[in-house]
Parts: sequence; C-alpha cells; structure tokens
Amino acid sequence: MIGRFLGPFLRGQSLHSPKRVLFLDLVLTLFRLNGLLIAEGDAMTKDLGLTHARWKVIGAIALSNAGLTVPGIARVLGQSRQAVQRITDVMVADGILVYTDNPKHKRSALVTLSEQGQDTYTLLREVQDPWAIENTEDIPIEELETTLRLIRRLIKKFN
Amino acid sequence: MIGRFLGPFLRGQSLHSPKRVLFLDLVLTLFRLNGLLIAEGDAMTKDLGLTHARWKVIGAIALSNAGLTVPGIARVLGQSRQAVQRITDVMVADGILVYTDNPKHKRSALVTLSEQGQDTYTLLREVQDPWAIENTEDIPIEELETTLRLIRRLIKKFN
DNA sequence: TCAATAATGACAATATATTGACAAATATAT
DNA sequence: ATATATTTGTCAATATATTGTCATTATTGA
Repeated sequence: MIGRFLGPFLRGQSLHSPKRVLFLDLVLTLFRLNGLLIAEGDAMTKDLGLTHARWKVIGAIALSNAGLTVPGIARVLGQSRQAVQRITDVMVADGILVYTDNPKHKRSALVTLSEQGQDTYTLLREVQDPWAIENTEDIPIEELETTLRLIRRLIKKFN
Repeated sequence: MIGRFLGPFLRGQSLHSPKRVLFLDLVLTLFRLNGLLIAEGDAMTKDLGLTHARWKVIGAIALSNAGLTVPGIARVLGQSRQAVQRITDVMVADGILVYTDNPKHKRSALVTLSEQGQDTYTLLREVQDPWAIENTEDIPIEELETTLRLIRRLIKKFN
C-alpha cells in the first residue's frame, strides 16, 4: 500500500535508504542547532541591548555587499517579510537603522545601519568574532566548506 | 583596540581567518534553511491538518527510541519547554498525543502517539519519505554524513 | 543520609512570527 | 506597448515562542 504509493518516487531506492534516514535526522538536528544558535547569540548580545530578531537583521545587512530591502532581509533570514518589517520599523525608531532611497525601487527602501547602528555592530563583532574563532578551532576548514556547500544546495532546492 | 581586546582569544588566528568568515556565513545560512525547511514541512502537511509546531513534535517523538518527556522534546527541538508544553497540551486535547506514566519521574509524563497520532504519522511518512529521497538524490552520502557530524559537534558545544 | 542544586509543571506577560488581504509598484512575456 | 504576473508596503488577526516566577520533584555531592 505504502509501497505502491511511493513507487513513482523511489527510482530504485528503498524506504530504508540510509540517505533518507540521514536526511530526516539532519533536518531535526538542524532545528535543534537553530535554537541553540539563537540562544548563543542572545547570551552573547545581552549587554548590547539586542534580541535575536535584532542581531539577525544587523548580521544580514552587514554580510550583504549590495544594499538590502526589507523583503531581501526576509529572504536571507528565511522569514516572512512582515516579521522583518516589524522589527526594522522598531529599529529605525530606535535609531539603529535608517531607510535610504533605493534607486531601483520607488517604494522599497534600502535598510542600512545608522552611525549608532555601526557602533552597535562594532560591539557585536567584538563578541561574535572570538566566539566564531573559538568554536571552529577544532574543526577542519574542509568540513566547514562541505557543510556550507550542502546547506546552500538545499536552500537552492527549496527556494 | 579591538586587537587588544581579542588578543586572549585569538591564539594566533587573525580576524580575517577564513574559518571565522565561513562560520558566520554558515550560521546565517542555517537560519535561512531553517525557515525554508519549516515552509517545506508546512506545505507538505497542509492536507494533514498539521502545523510546524505539531509535526516537529511528532517527528521528535517518532525518532526517539526511548520515550520523551515534554522537556526532552524541547531539548531535541532546541526550544523552550513551555512552548512544547503548550502544543502538546493542545495535541493531547485533540487526541493525537497521550501522556503516559513515566517510571522514572512522578510528575513528568512521557509523551506518546495515540492511535490517531500513529495514523497521522503514517500519513506524514507518506509525504515525507518521498520528499527526503527526492531531495538527497544528487547528494553524496559522504557529504550528508560530514554535515550531520559537524552539526552534532556544534550542538555539543552549545549544549 | 541529607543539604544543596537542578529539573519540571503551571501560570502570566511579552516578544516574535505567520497568514491573509488589498492596493501600489515592478517585472515579465508576448 | 501592453496585458499579466509578481513583488512590495501596510494593516489586522492569529499562532508560536521566550522569559520570568514559584512550588514541587529529582538529582547530586559531600
């Protein structure tokens, strides 16, 4: 019954395909790491007055070469644009972010760091950099590259 | 100034350590994949009346050998126990889950699938398995293993 | 053993995120 | 060019998650 249902999809692989189990395990494990990373970041930025909703936005902007719009940030973070809009509005009101003219779009502004925002980012880097270095000390660079490549590959599938 | 601050942590690595950049990039990319995976799961289970808060719990229970308590599920999912408690209470009320006696703890019950819950899990598997197989078709098993191992290693650091 | 520490259920307040809808701006295809 | 589809800002309703607190149960260490 199940076998007949799955038939067209299997292409010769069995339900007990080790890749299937590995992949589902990986997904669950990713959920867990996601939560732990958020907790790490929140602990790390507690003194900076940041929450994960905030340092995620700052991080996304900082890592982008070209400017980012609100929906652009949402795509980078895998969130709804409305959620990002909410937090960027608050951060603009708080003076951390600035909406700047977007030559490519009349309504959709580019979100950039204000001077205060850049100061905050500097402080963020001062805790984030040692954290990143510390936690990759014992991990071969090849493994980091393989992992990042795989994650990107999955993202491309789900986009 | 920054250099002096970071000094004790650097252990000979520079701020432009490729591993540092790789890692921070990986973290942001993981956030994105997390969101996309939730969207995938929600689309996949739309007809089953499940939400991501629900199928995550079902998945965590299904993948555990021994039984899981509410805080145990929360740890697996990287969430607060209160968030899991909320959704399991609802799912018990809906007849999908059952709280069963925990020989190891007087108050903290084991969360298990009811008969209806097992039926739901069967339906979940019928969409999840082909999805998992389909999305790993072109990915070498070695890369999946390397990635899972790295993710687990990071989880251990942040636990 | 038993005192100190940690884990758990329960409840409340708050923060964050999703979903749906609509009009305006943009991009695409023909 | 122009009709069609997609993207975007905005607003509202709802779902989900975190944080804090307290009493109770379990675990740990001396």
